Amino acid sequence: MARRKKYKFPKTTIERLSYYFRALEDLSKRGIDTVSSEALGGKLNIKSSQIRKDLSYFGDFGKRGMGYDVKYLLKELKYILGLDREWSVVIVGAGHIGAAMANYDSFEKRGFNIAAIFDNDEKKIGKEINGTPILPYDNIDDFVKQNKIEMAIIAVPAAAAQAVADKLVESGVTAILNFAPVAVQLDENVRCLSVDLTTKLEALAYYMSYSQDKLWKIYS
Amino acid sequence: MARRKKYKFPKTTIERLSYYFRALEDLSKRGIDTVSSEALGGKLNIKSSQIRKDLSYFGDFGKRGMGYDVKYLLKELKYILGLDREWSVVIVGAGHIGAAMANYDSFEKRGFNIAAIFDNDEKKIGKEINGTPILPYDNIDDFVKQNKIEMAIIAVPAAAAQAVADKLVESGVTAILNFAPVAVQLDENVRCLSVDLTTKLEALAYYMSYSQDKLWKIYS
DNA sequence: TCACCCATGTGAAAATTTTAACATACGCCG
DNA sequence: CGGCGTATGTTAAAATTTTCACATGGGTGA
Repeated sequence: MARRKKYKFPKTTIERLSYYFRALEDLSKRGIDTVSSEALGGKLNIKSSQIRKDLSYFGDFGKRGMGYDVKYLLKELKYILGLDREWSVVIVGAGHIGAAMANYDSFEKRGFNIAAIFDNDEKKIGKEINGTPILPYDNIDDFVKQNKIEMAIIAVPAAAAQAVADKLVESGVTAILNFAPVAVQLDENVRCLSVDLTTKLEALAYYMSYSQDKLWKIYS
Repeated sequence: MARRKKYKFPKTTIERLSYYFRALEDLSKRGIDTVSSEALGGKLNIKSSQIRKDLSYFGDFGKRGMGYDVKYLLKELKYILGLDREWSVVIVGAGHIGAAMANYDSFEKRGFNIAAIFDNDEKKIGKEINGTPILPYDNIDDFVKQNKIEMAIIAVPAAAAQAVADKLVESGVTAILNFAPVAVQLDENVRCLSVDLTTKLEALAYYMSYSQDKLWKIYS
């Protein structure tokens, strides 16, 4: 019953599913068995109708009059999001961001296994971060192939990002999380999402200066 | 002439303005004086019509038949985004992410001044990261008030994030960049953007497992 | 000066996404 | 066992955002 549904839905839904998942984990941890879309929405600042709609794209997971069974919905979301398996990931770039990612424990908890970190700094190669070895950048191709790595995190300077991405894709990686502040051009069967740190701060700067003296606010 | 326009525009426009800004900086650095929406779009994987529309919300910046003057558009975008001034920022949490942010040089380059880092770990207090001192968390209120800090970066565990946010807002901070994997509830005159690291990886996991055996893909 | 080329700015259409509203179904209680 | 309260799943409307198509105007060269 549960699953099987229309398969066209907003891109933003995926992101929200991830939020739901996390909130449900929290509820589960606190021993809460059942939650309504209203309650979940309150926790996440998301309208209850939005939650119901998002879930409805994938199946009927709730019970009318009752709400959603937390554990059951968790299980379903885990499957939907593809978190019911382990993913092998490499990090390219052992700088501050790469190191932070290697130390980010939530990744392991979710099944994202950081297999290795690559860098071309002689001083870093051979060391490890949070138990993960730093290997020479030149070995990346072999390593990715041998270990069937599918996902990669790019944490190198903007100027190097495109070359790194190309190399990764050539080696077989099909999903990339990019921290370099540049738009990487890739084949369309490779998934790439970017985390843009300055952009977010700049958006905040916009919002903060917005209410003050911007002309286009005045002349509508 | 340039500025003064309708003031309602998509939220996503702000983010793109930020991308335009960065791409233009790059062009400028390479000595390119003029760029068309078509060329800029090619660099960023954004449709030219989208770029023209985005810019048109704020003014007429281009010359028909010619394109946009890179330096001029940079200057205008700088103003629009609120980057024509310095912003004082504090970081809360001197863990790996907080440290990475303190070391992220692009912030300074854009006028985001990291004034201090706060933590309650005795072993970290008194040290500094990338020249920025780590101060006791308890001093945060005074510091924010005395230094008229407006922006903050939260890089603490999820469980602590809400309390930290409340304290920051109480002290006078009105914009927050949140790295904690939790939805922070705030007064609506405080701007808060979240950078969600696991969510992005999870979205990738979804896309990767998507093409395989998901039921709702089959039964449309 | 005029004709032609080119790329902007824009108004209208299309596509996407969110919100609202409600009929439907579940469980409980009497 | 039937009525009632409740929260889902869904349909339709509203809102937002993107894309298209083209008239408009600046520059160049003859």
